[in-house]
Amino acid sequence: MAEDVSDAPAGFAKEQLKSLIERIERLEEEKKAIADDIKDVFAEAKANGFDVKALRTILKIRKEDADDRKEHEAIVDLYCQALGIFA
Amino acid sequence: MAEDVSDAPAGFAKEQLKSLIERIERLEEEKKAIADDIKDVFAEAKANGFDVKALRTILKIRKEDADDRKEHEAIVDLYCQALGIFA
Amino acid sequence: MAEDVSDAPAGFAKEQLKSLIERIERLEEEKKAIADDIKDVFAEAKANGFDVKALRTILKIRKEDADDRKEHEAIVDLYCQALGIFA
Amino acid sequence: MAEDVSDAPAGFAKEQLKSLIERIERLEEEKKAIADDIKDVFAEAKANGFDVKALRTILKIRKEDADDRKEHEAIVDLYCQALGIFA
DNA sequence: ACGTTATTTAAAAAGC
DNA sequence: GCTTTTTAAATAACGT
Repeated sequence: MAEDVSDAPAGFAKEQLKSLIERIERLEEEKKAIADDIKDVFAEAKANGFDVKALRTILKIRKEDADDRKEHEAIVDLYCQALGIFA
Repeated sequence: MAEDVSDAPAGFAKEQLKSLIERIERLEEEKKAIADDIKDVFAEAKANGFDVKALRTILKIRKEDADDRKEHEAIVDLYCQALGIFA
Repeated sequence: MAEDVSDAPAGFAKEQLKSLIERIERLEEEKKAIADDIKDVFAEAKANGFDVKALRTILKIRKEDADDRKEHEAIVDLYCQALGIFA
Repeated sequence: MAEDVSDAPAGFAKEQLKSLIERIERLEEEKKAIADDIKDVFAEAKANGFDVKALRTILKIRKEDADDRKEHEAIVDLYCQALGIFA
């Protein structure tokens, strides 16, 4: 669609492009603001004597645990498939 | 503070840790949601025939321009401060 | 060193550059050859009726388990640090 | 084959699975070792004053040239085949 | 401030 | 072909 402007109102694709770019830029600003908030929380934690590296590790582990839970549910099934066993 | 639990109510640091972890996890969820939104916009752009790689290039150029503008403004401010001029 | 050729035999840096490039290209060829071997094994597995996706999952889990083992050894310590407890 | 264990010695598919997994894990170790070697060469280049990013650009260009060459040769071969010419 | 390491993002590749 | 995964590159954080 975007490359075929011959049968479109003049500037249509251009407007659409502008809109897409601005939406993405807006979202990226929001994302950056949240990233900054996260940094602030880490800074606060550090100011209160917490070991930031340890906090990061805890967060990482909790994330992995959450991610793995779904995955591990599928493993037994997959092993069975892999072995040609009908569980 | 966190390492000195001797004069704090039992579990104080623990509660604070819990709070920090949860705040960060919440913010990271929000960040991820926005990242997903951005992906959606790129997908929409692609579906409308736009070249995603070209879009990224445009965004990058605009970002650099914006960064340059901020840098320029920062330098001007600095000079104004140095000169005692209130711009 | 590379940018200062004034006190070096003519073409020294050039030779060194050539050597570096060729070493990397050689290694990348070897890497590609091994990647191809891996693909062959998957193809063989598939030909023998194994579910390739399941195999990949098993490999992934085994890798994660191996990686996590060291990490999990450090977690208790880190939790303790994060909580200001001396384990 | 793997899914039909009815006429195979017990544990046959399992042994085959084990073998496949181990072969792949071995190959992936080798691949990783080579990737590490490549990193070492880049580190050495950097230590000798070379611009790593520029090196990567050179490698990319040479790779594209090589790919183009192969593609060209493939087309020539194809034409030769089509024309019954033995090149 | 530097250099190293970790994270995040973009490009490339592989499979369906 | 297109979509998901893998790999590479850029960026950013952290300690020194």
